[in-house]
Amino acid sequence: MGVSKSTGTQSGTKSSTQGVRSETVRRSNLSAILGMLRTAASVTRSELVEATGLTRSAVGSLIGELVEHGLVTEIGAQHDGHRGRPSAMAELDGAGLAALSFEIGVDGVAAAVVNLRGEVIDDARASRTRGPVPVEAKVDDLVTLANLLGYVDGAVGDRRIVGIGVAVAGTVTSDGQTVVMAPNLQWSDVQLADLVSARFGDGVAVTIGNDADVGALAEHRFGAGDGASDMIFVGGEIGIGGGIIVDGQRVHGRSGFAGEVGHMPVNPSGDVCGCGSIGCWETEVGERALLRRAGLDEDGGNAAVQRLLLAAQQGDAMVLDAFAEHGGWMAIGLACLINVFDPEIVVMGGMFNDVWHHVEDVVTSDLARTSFGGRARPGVVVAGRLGNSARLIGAAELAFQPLLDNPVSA
Amino acid sequence: MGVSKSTGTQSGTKSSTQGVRSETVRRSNLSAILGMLRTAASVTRSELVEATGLTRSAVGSLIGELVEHGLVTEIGAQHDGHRGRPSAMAELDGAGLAALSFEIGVDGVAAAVVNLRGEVIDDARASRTRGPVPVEAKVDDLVTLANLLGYVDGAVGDRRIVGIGVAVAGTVTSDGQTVVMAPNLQWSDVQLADLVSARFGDGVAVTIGNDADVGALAEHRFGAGDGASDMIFVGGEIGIGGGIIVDGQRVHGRSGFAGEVGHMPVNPSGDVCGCGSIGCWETEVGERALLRRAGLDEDGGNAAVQRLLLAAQQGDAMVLDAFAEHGGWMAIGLACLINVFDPEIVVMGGMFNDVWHHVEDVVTSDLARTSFGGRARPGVVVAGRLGNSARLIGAAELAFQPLLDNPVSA
DNA sequence: CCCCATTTGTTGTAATCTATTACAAATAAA
DNA sequence: TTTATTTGTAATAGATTACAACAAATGGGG
Repeated sequence: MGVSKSTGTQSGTKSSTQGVRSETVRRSNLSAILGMLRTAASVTRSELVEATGLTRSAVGSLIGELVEHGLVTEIGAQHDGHRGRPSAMAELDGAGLAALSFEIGVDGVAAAVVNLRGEVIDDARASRTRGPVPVEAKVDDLVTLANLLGYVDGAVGDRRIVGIGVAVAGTVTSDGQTVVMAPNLQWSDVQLADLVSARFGDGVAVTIGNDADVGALAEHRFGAGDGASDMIFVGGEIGIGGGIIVDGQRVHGRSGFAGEVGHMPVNPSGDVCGCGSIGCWETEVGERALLRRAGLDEDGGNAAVQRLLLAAQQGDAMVLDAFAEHGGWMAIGLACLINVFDPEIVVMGGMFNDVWHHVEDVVTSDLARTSFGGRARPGVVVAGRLGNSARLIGAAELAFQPLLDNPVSA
Repeated sequence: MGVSKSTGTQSGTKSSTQGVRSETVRRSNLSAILGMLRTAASVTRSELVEATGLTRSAVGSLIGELVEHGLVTEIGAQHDGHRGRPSAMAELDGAGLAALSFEIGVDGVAAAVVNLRGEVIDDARASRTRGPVPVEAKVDDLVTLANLLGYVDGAVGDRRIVGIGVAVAGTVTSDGQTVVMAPNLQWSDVQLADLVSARFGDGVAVTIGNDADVGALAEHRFGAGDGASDMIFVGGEIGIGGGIIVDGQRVHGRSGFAGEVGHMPVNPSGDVCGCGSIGCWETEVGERALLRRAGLDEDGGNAAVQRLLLAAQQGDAMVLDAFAEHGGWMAIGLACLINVFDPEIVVMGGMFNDVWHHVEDVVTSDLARTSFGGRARPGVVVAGRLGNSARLIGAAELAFQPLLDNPVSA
């Protein structure tokens, strides 16, 4: 084949002023292979050779190193009827590893043990009456849940916990250490990573993420977003948040605050929003707006929304009307996002995950009219596949990230 | 120092399934050094060593190769009073190179010869009465302008033309070959790259870009966006377009259509837009809206806008009122973009470049109220620095891109 | 004016990583 | 059973950067 083959395509390296060395090459290739093994159930070596553009020997060496570190196992080849020696299958191992993930919301907290495949091995939830809760109390709750899940000394059962990820309904600095503002919890400038770290020991790294951002991460890697390179996730309950994936990477913004889609101004003659602006999308498509449209108490919370969903399923005309109006406003914000990003897919999570079924028709037909050049063909906006677990799975991904970037660090 | 130093920071390589080889390493490092030399006037070798994290010997070898290919010259060291042997200065050469760039707008066409530093060496413009023009006529205009600039057989004077870039007021596929839709020119699905290529010979690659996208590129690399990693450029005249830079890279979207900020819905009770939707930002902040607010003919074109600017400078109260109202609507769309992206900087180009002076106060004070958490502190939104040349410079960057990614390809 | 510490460029060698080549192993087809 | 094909492995080669030693250039101190 010779050099003329040269793997074509883009360089695979990002333009930057940082130099690259041979260690970087190894790390990058290990990471690429591990990444492929994570999404597919099992991959043959020859598939890896083709996908990476590397040679058989290089792939062999890389897999050997991953096996050595207990991240990958090789299983017998499958004779698939093709000619020639069958290729050995490589599979993600990671049976001895897991991430511990937490979710801090206004209604309570949740915790899960998640494996490298993004599967929830065990989880636990604790509800509290909605409202602001001091940080210390929330962290106490986390510790309680972790104990419930059997977390002892950096491990759960025979799985070593490689890191702790926390999803919070608030803005988080891009270093994943500090909660800058969580309006519904009434937190501001909380060094959450340090507080959690203090309770779980120094051996385990703690990373925080905005709940919509981590939801996006989860749906992108294991859910409805699958292998899309450009994706938008819209989630939330009272407050509406968004997670944006461009070219396979989360968009952070200047300081980690990107994705505040709930505060896109969509209605100049709308209500005053908690943020001080007027007619934010959140005031039109948030939980309170939905309840108001259905003639219920705005503060009814998730329980009221569930009753509404039941009524809709039973064909209650007034409730269906409320959903239709709600869908109209949802479409307006979605048109904005779609026209600006031209995403491959928009995933509706959080409250919208439940509601989607009842608004899909309205939203889709509105978007056909309002998206530029009709780019929002049906199927661009979909409901999330991970439902309530999305945030926990995404938070676990935060914890796994260092391992994924540098699989054989130690 | 030993390995413990290990350059820290991010890997510099993007997560991808593509493998990396030693050629890739060399290319990436050459590209990094060339990139640094492009922005700074001149850089010492020791500065390059520090910035790249590479060793002196590696940097020496890389610069040597760039010098060999005529892209870089080394000039004598500057004794800056520091102790030790003064470091040699490296400077971008590229005296023998240039890009030929074109801009196709509704009002006419423009052409320029641009060097590797993003400096316009020579340019020419041709106006036509506003309106749709067949592609062939526009391409004829381009050839005329190129001749005027002295383009002969892949060169202008003693500069070899490494590529041709074209900015068009329309959506362009992400491969930079086809204009999908240009409403104001009434083009759709035009294989513009091929048409231009046919007139300029096969030796020179032709790349097309959306005018706002290339404007963003130019302001990001050589203008107001400088070294910002997250930037938004808003430009346009009749139609409003946007170019989005995230993490130093243009956001393309699924098929290259991202950045249609002119069609963000901002006013549910607004006018019907040409795109079929209602209350698009464009209907509130486009040229026609401005003229309407000032009580002029909506179709007055750029000439009318210039008269308006003059009247505003002379303190015409009615015109100033019109600008204030216009600024209010500008702020609404900007708040949307800022809340969603949290950019370091927003650059106002095209028509807004001229108008900015008269709306800045209104926009800034509105944004302080409507941007989430007051993140739009003064100075986030600025006027472009490259003015009318931004699109030509950006189009030239499209032409230079292959060279920048792979400096010593041949 | 000379010597020394400091910084930088250069050169030769070592280390790291992937490509190449040759060969063995495993399978289907003839 | 033989042959063609595909895959895995091991040894060697090639490319690139790191490392170490030394030379060159400069300022500071005596």
